Amino acid sequence: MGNGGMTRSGGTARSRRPRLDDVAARVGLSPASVSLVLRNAPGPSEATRERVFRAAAELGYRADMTASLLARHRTNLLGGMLDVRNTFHAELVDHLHEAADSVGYDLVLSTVTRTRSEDRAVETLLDFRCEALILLGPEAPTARLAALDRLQPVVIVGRRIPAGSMDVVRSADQAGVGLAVDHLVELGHRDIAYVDGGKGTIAADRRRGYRRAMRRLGLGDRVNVIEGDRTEDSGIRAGQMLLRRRLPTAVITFNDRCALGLLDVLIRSGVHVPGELSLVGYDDSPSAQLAHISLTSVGQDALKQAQQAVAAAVERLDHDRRAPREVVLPPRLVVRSTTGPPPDSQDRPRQR
Amino acid sequence: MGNGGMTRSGGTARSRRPRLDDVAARVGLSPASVSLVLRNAPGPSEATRERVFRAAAELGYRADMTASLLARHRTNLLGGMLDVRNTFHAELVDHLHEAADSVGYDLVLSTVTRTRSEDRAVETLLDFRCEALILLGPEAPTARLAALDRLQPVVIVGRRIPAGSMDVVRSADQAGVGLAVDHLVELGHRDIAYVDGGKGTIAADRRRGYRRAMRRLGLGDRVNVIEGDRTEDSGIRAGQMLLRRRLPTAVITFNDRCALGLLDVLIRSGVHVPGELSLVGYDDSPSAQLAHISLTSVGQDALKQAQQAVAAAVERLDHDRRAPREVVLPPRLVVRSTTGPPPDSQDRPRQR
DNA sequence: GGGGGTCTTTAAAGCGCTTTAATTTCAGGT
DNA sequence: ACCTGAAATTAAAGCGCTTTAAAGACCCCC
Repeated sequence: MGNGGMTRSGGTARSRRPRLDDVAARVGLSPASVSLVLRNAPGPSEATRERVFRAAAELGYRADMTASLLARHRTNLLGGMLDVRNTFHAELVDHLHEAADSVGYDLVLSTVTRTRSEDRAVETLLDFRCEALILLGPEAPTARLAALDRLQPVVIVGRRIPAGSMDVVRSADQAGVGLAVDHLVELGHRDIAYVDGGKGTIAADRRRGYRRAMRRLGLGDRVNVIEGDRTEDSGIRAGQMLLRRRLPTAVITFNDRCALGLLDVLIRSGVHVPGELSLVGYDDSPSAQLAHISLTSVGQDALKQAQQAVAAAVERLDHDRRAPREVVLPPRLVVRSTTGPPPDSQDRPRQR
Repeated sequence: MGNGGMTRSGGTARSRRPRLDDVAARVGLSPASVSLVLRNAPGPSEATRERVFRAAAELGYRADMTASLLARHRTNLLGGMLDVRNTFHAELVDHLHEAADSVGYDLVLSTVTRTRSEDRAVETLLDFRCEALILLGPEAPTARLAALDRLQPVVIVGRRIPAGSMDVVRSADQAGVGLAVDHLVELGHRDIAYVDGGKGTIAADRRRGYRRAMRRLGLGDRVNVIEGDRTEDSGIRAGQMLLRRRLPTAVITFNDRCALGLLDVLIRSGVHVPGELSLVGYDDSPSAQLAHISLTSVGQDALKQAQQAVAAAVERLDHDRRAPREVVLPPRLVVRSTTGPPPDSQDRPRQR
């Protein structure tokens, strides 16, 4: 403890980081051998391995990654672009790390923020010589993404991309909203509104899912899309609007955040959920799962998405797959306490 | 567009990444000159600069960061450790990027997750040869952090660290809760409970802030600390508990998440806020700011914390500062709609 | 027309590691 | 003893960039 002795001018004396040579010198071997041992490459004898590992541990040696990366042809690095404020991305990242780990890749992260564009985030990843990029919900135009894919493998997560131009992993959003509609109709609802998620591919998909499902179930004339975006505020606005006019018996929202905003308005106005109105969110986010909120929601399987994304990248890198592939995962409806039969009214289920 | 011509066995032909030499060859200069130009180093003439920049742009050249980092002594890289699921960290990261940018540093991120320990996250950062580490809310024991600091400058953000062992940027949590208590007492409350945040330095600070403020205001005998943690669930549990027993006139919670859980329980139980009970959160998170929630909360200035953290790192790296420094930022109380005078009762303010 | 200066440009030596071909070592067979 | 081949080790050539000392170009002036 403490830094005994003299310190050089400026800055506390920090011990020079040990290098490969230092380890080699300590065990009396060549740097080459040490390198082989530390990377578990075949060659060195068991006895040698032992000695090297001990010496490395004693010195606290860690390979200088920049040097390794430079010397190695491969970097074994995957680059992940995300929005650090998106909770679903957070979940994905968690699983991405695991998935990458398990196939011997490292994952380096780069986030989009208010002031940091997707381009900038991607540049950073390229700078680190990532071998493949996993982009979570990118908003760049397809052409731009395609151009990037020409440089190196790109996996798009969570967003639909026009047919076969690159690897995509996403959940079937359209079908997901369909599940929600089905569920509500089964409960007897007919007057089902949808709070929209604004522009964007994902929002478009979910909106279409709602419209199609309604039509499929013969409720085409009841379609009711309420303007909104991806925030709680839009749920709040939608709620206030609905209260001013006339409540439907059920509402599906673009995502959980929106649903939570809406739910808040309803509860404060004394509307009983699900007694007077049923509500379905989308994302099955942690807040939806809270015991007291217990929001019925459509869940995307973050774990599987992450695994598939990493698998896609690895296939391109290590298994010569060339044809782009789209993985569409089935969403699942998680029924909790915000959905139930509609209140008695002319909207009760018709006897068939 | 499209990849005309033959492709090599396995994998679409991707053009080799251009190197410094390629740019040099194109302009008929030495790699050395090109390097100087691209880094805005003094030397090359204006005419040369122009030519080099054009050539580089035409080739789409980007320096290979691993090679640069290796060759350069400095990396100009700051490492940031965060928890990608923490929304406050997200905010900080946003500002950290900006702050780092403005002083010519890059920021590389490494996150803690369920399965990825702090140690692992830090290792990644060290691997990239970050010159200084900015750790957001680390939970490692002080000794470990100190050991790390001996290797290279470490800035701790948001957590108190025993006197003068390394750089710390945090907000005055104790004072922050004090502000909340003051505010409530000024409104006339005397029966003020506090929902705790569990173990951890931050939680301890806030708890102590509550206790001290209560004592300072002569309310030592009213101190009421309710067990809890940092989640919405703990707020929910606290709420249910309070409802079963007896409501205080005001509650302060460890953080906004906890407050939100509590608020939800109250509203559902028909308790009017702030009519029957005032509520103060901590963090001034985006959800607290939602129009409809409008939670009174104690805010930490993410921007300033980020700026100070980067400044601290840069001072150590570039300005030879050696003495560790603690920056304690004053929190501010943001009064919104969840606080008001207490309901009429024996708890109304005493006339002094 | 040669001596000094100022600008520009470049050769060459790394940065710390990986990798491959070549060398050394050693056991076993004759 | 000598040869052979397998196993273990190492020398040396990079990876793509930075950096510094030294060379080259150029101008001005006596």
